[in-house]
Amino acid sequence: MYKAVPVQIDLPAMEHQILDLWDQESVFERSLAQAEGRPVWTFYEGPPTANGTPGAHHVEARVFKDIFPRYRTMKGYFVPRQAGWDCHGLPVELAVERELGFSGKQDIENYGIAEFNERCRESVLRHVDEFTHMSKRMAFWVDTDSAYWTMDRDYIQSVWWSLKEIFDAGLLVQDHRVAPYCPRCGTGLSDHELAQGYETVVDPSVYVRFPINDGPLQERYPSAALLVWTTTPWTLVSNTAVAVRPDATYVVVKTADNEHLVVAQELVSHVFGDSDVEIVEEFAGSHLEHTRYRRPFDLVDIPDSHYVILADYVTTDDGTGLVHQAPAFGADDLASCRSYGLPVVNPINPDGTFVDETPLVGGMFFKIADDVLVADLDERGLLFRRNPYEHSYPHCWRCHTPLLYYAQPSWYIKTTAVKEALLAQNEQTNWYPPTIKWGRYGDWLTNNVDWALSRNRYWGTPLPIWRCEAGHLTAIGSLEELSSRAGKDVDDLDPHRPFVDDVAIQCPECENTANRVPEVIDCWYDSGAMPFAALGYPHKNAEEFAQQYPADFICEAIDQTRGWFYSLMAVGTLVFGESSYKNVVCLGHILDEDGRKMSKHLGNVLEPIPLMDTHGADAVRWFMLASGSPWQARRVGHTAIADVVRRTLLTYWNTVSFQSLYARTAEWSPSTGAPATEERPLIDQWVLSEAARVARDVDDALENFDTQRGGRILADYIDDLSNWYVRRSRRRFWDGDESALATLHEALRTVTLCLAPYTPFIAERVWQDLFRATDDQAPISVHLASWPSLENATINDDLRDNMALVRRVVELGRAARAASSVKTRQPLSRALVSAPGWAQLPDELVAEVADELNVRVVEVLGEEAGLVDVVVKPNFRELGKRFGKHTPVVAQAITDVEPATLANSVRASGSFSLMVDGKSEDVYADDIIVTESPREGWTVASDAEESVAIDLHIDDELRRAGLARELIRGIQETRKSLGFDISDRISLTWSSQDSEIDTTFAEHGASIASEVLATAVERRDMPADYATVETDLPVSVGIARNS
RNA sequence: GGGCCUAUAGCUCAGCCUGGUUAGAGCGCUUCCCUGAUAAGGAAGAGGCCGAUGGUUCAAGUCCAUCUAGGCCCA
Repeated sequence: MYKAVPVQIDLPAMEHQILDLWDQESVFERSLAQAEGRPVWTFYEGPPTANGTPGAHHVEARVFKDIFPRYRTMKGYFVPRQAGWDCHGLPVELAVERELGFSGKQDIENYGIAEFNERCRESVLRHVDEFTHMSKRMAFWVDTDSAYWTMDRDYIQSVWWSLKEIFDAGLLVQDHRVAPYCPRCGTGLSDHELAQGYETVVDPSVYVRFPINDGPLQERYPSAALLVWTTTPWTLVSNTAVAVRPDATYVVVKTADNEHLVVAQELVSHVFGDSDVEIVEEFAGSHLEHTRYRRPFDLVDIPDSHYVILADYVTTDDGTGLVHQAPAFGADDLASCRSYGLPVVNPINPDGTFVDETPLVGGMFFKIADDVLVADLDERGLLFRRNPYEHSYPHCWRCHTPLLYYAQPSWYIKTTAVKEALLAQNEQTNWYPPTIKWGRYGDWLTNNVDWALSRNRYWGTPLPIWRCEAGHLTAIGSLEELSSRAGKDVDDLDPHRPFVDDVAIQCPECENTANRVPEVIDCWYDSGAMPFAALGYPHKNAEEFAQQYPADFICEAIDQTRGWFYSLMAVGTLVFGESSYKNVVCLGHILDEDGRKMSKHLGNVLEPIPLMDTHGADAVRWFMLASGSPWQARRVGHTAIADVVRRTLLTYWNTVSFQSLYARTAEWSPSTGAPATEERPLIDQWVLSEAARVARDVDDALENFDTQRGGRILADYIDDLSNWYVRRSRRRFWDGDESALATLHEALRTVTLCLAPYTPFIAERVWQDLFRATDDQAPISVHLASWPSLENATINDDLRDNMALVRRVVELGRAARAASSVKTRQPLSRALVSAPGWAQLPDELVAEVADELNVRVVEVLGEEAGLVDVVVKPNFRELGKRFGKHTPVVAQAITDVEPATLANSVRASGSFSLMVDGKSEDVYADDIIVTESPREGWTVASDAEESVAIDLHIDDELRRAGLARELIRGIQETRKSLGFDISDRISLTWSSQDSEIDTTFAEHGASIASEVLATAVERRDMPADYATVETDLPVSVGIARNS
C-alpha cells in the first residue's frame, strides 16, 4: 500500500526531512559506489573563491552543475564529483587586510608574511563552511570530503610541475612591459582580471598647447603650437614626445584670435566646432617628424627628447590627431618611443604617488594630481580647452582603485605562441549557447595576448623559479626536487611564502647560490590547473587522471569566458596540448526583479538560504532550470519563484496525493494487477504513450544540455495529467478502477524519475511514498534508480492527434456552453461537431467529449440538418504558392462565390471552377478553409476550421436529470463541509410539495444514493440530528453520517 | 570607437530560423461556470500602431537596411 500523502505540503519542511533521509542512508555515497566501474562521465567543479558569503548566482551555477551529473548517473554513467576551493589570491588578501585595518603592502611586511598568510588560510577555511552548507541545502551533490584546495601542498606541487613544463618549453619568460597595475594592491593584473574591472568614470579631457620651438613652421608662424589631447593629464608630467600618423593630413589652423594651431585635418570641425577658423596650410604628418616643441611641464628631467615622432597606431577618430607620449605609462607609447631611442622616465612610486622630489605634485596620488596640473596649465595659458569626458576606465576588480598602465618587470606565459592550438581546441569544444564559441570567447582567443602570470604579493602559489647571481634560472617541479637541489630535506615544507623563500639551491649551471624570485602567481592559473592538480598528478593518481581528462562537462556563468573557461583551456593546451573540457554550459547572469544587478550596495541581494527556506530548494532549482532562457540574463524574485511552486510543483503533488487517496481507499497496490495496456481505455493508453514521449524527449533535451526544453515538456505533461487525465477519469478512481490506478501509477513513475534530476527533493518524497512503499525491489532512493526505459512503451502519434482534436473540440464546447445561460450542470441532448478528422474519431473518444460537455450525444454536423451556415475563407498560404501576385484577385473571387455552393462542389468533386479575370481557375480543398456553423436555437463556438454547436432545447426528462445533478452537488458540498471522509456512508431524508421533485426522486433516487454513498433514502421530515443540505430547489434535504 | 544581445498586452515572456490575413501564454483585473484531489481548473471580457523609418514581396511581428533605446563584453 501507498503511504498516506497529505493534500497540503510544506515544501521546505519536507526538504529538511529528505536531507536527513539522504544522510542516514548515505544516498550520495551509494550513488557513487553503485556506479563505480561504469563508463566515466567527467564533470569539473570550478572552485568558488572562498572569500565571502555565497549568493543567488552561486545557486544558479550549482543547480546546473548538479542536474547533469544526476541525469548522467541515471543514464548509467559514473560521475565523480570532486569539490574544490579556490584559496589563493588578492580577494582573500584584501579581505584580511580589511580585517586588520591595513592600507597597503608596507603594513603586511611589518606584520610579517608568515602571520599574514596564516590569517589568509584561516579566512578561507571560515568561508568554505558556508558554501558547504548552501550546497547541501540545495541538494548540490558534490564530494566535499575529497575536495581539492589550491593551497594544499600537493596541489601546489602539481602547479609547480606544470609551470616547469611550460618553462622548459621556453614559454615562461620575464619581460619588461607596460601592464595594468593596481597601485593600492601593488601588483600587475592579468588581462582577464583587467576585463572584470572596467568602470564608467568622468575624467578631465584636456586640449593642451605645445608651443613649437624651431623648424620652418615656427619661422612662418612664430606663435604656432601643436594641439594635443589627453584624458590623463597626470601623464603630461612625463611627456617625452608627441606622435602623429605619418600618412594622415595635418593642417595649420588660424583661429579668430590669430592663433596658429596644428591638428589633423579630419578633426578640425571636431576641435573647433562652429567657430571661425581658417586653414592656412596643410601637409602630411610625416613632415612634422622631429619638430621640437616646449613641453607642458618642467618638473622632472627627461633628456634628449620632446619632438614629434611618427607612429602608425595614431588615429584621427578622436582628440586632435596628435598623441602625447609617456612611455612609462602606455604600451604603444613605450614601443614607439623605444624606436626613437627616447628615455623611459617614471616619476610615479609603486604606490601610485608622485615621487616626493617632484615640484607641484610630489607625494600626490596620480589621479588626484589631475586637477592641480590642469589648473597650472590654465594659469600658464597652455590650456586650450577642458571638457569632462565620460569613458570606461579600468579599475582594480577587487579594490576599485583606478589602475595605471605602468612599465614593470613581470613574468609572462607566452600564450600567443600557442594561439593556433587554442583556436583549434576551441573549434572542437561544444559551447552552450553556441554563439559564445565564435562570439565572445572566439574573439577573445583571436586577440590573445601573453598571460601576465606574476603578482608581487604574498598569499599565492610561489613562482617556482630560482635565480643565481649570474642570472641563471632554474624551475623546480616538486618539493622532492627542491630537496635534492637544496641539499636538505624540505618534503614537509609549507611551500608558501615566506618559508619557500628561505630555501636556497645551488645553481646547476654555475654552482652559485640561487634564491627564489619574489613573485607569486595569478590565482587564475591555480584554477586552470585543477584537472591535474586536484588529483596531485603527476606525483600520484596517474590512472584517475587518465580516466578523467578531459572533462565532458563544465558550467559557469558568462563572466568566466575570460576567467576559468580561458585558464582551463590555456593550461590544458600548454601542458597537454589538449583543452581540458569538451562541453561547456555558459549561463547568463542573475538580476533582481527590476532587472538590476544584485549588489550589496543596492540592497537587492537574494540570500540563498532564506530563499530556499521560504519557497523550497526545488522551487529555486526549477526556476533556474526551466523558467526563461538560462543563457539570457534573468530576473529572480519571490513572485516568480512562488509562481513556479503553484503551477508545477503543487499540481504534481496534488496528483500524487489524489492517487494515494483513492488507491488506499480501494486497497489497491501495484501488485493487485491490471489489464494489459492495450486493453485499457484509450485515455489510459494516451496518457501512457505521452509519458513515454516525455521520457524520450526530456532525455533528448538533457543530452543536449537544454534544461529549459526538458522543463517545459515536464510541466506540460504534469498539466495534462492533472487537468485532463485525472479530471476525465475521476469517476473511475472513485470506483477503484484497476486500469485507472495502474495507469496513473505508471505515469507518475515516469514523471517522478524524469523530475528527479530537476527537483530531487519532491521526487524523492514521492518515490518513498508511492514507489518504494509498494515495491521491495525498488532502489531505496529515486537517485539510485535508472532513467525510465522505453523498451515496453509505445508512442502513438495517431492517438496523440486524436486526443488533441478532442481537447480542442471540448474547449469550443465549453465556450459554446458558457455563451448560453444554461448551466453546465444541466444535461443537454446533443452537440454537433464540424471538424476535419472528426468522423474518424473512435467512439470512445467521442464519448469523452459528450461527458465533458454534459450532453447525451455528439454527432457530426451535417448539411442534412438544414441548419448549417457555411463560411469559406481563402487559404493564402496555398494560394500564394500557385498564384503569386494574383493571389489577392483569386482570393477575392473565392470570397465572392456563394459559400455553400463552393464548399459542396469541393466536397463532392474535389474542385471548383472559378472565373478570375476572364480565365477559369480550379480551386481545390487545400485552397480554402471551410467553417460550418448551425443557425438558430443553438449555441455555437468556432475557430478557424472547427465548430461545435449545442442544442439548447431542454425537455422534462433532461430537466429532471439536471435537478438530480443539482441535488447531488448540494449533498456532496455538505458532505465536504461536514468533514466526512470520502468513504463514509450516509443516510438521507427529503421532503417536498413539488411534483417534479417527486418524479426526480422516483427516477433518479437510486443513482443519487449511489453517487453520494447514501445507504438509505427516506421521504420524511428531517430528524433533528441531520444536517441541512442547501439548495435553490423546492425541497428540504438532510443527511447524517452512519454510525 | 568596435563587437554581441534585447525591444511583442499593465508586468514576465513565447512566436521570428522556415513570411500567409483572428499575434499567443502566465501573472494581475472584471464577470460567469465547474468542483467527491487541488493552495486548483474552465469560459468570456478589458488590455497590442509587435521600438522607429525605409526596403524586398501578391502578402512582413517574421526577411533586408538604417536609426533609436536598454543591457553585456571589449578598447
